[in-house]
Amino acid sequence: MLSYTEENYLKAIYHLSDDGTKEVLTNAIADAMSTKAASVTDMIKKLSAKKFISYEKYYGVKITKQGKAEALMVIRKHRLWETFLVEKLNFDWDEVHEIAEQLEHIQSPLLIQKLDEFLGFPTADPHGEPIPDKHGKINIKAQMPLFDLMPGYKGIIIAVKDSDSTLLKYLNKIGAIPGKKVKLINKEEYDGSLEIEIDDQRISISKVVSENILMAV
Amino acid sequence: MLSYTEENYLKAIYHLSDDGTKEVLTNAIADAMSTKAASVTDMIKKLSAKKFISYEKYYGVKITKQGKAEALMVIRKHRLWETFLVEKLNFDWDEVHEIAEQLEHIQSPLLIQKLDEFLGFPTADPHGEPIPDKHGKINIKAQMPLFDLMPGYKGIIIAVKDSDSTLLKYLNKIGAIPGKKVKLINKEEYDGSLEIEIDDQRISISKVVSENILMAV
DNA sequence: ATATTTTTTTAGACTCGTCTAAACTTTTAC
DNA sequence: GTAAAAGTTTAGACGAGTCTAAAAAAATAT
Repeated sequence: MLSYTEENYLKAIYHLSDDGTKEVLTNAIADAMSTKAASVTDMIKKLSAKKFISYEKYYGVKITKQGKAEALMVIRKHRLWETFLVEKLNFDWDEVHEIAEQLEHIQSPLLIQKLDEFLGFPTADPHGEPIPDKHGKINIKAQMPLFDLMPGYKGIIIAVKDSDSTLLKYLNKIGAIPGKKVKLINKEEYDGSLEIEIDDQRISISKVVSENILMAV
Repeated sequence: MLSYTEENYLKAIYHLSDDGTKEVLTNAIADAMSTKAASVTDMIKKLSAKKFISYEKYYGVKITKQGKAEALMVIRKHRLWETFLVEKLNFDWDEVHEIAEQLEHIQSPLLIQKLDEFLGFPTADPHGEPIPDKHGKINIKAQMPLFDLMPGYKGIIIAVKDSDSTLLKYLNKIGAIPGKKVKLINKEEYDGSLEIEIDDQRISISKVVSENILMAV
């Protein structure tokens, strides 16, 4: 049984490690957790003793299979609760994160099973992030053109289809680079152009451009 | 802002004090919280310094207006979540308490407001306990004849209308005494007799008897 | 290739909530 | 009305998670 804090560390390490493939450095964890490196070192020792991560002094940590499974369950709960808040309680997309941060720590496998069922077994949360299934299976590579997103939904840019440098330069100028979050505000019926939000700024892009931006969903 | 533990103490003190009317002794709190008297004394000092209770050494504690308001908010959250679990997630009556004990500590006034709305502003939880409204107003004296309960619902016996000793003797024999929890299993259409559950035993009572048992709802 | 900077770890301390053991106060019994 | 019992508080300690300051290791620069 993990504590609230241990779960948060594990989740942060999972996110920072690209699905557990890369090692994560102490300071990166400290930044993510808004804490100090010394505190991270202490927790690393604890999680390492419990076999949720493997740790070599001065060279960062790697999440174990067991640790990954725990992290994915927390992420599953977080995303199911976010879906509940938006779909059932009519929260706005941007209001749910803090509440889900609390709800994700509720301990009851039956509750999550019933919540999943109540929501109709969703595969993605309102942010477009995939929801791990009950076995911890997650569809990491899911992607779709920005053009196919529904108005009001958000995603993360993971790639650009056409590598024409004029397109890439343009995308760079408007800030539409991989890793960036984009929210689709509106789709213009006439020419298929999109109004999107990046870095809190609203801009308009053409249909052709939006078909070349691949989003994580 | 109260900690998880402080909220639990305050809730226990509220319940033990009969809506804040009586003082509560240290050992009673220790029993309710499954902890030791010494730990209770420590927490009492903390809550007293924060003005949630008033405290005189060796003579127990009394909850203040402020403490009562906090306790009622926790109770409100607990009962709304229990209602959600039973009504929306199809939990059984007896499975929800532990989960609601966790959910009641989620901090977000907006969440509770939206949950209340989603549930249709219920006034009682599935156990029949009244749900305090958003201002902390609670209908403590609400009562109804056992006969008017809905099948599947539970309540606490608070009084008996007719004081005919033969009725009281009968009620005593079957265990239907004030303070006892009763669950209505089924209502017989033909003669209005009820099948009820008391102390895990199912018994049948007549319509006349059930109209004389007043339940807290 | 050594000196400086950056990163990480250790050491010691603090808060929160808990405990045991001992001291103290109140109640009960005779 | 005093002695024993019961209940309560104090004192000191511990584990979890955090911190600051200092030491140690690794990376970087010249």
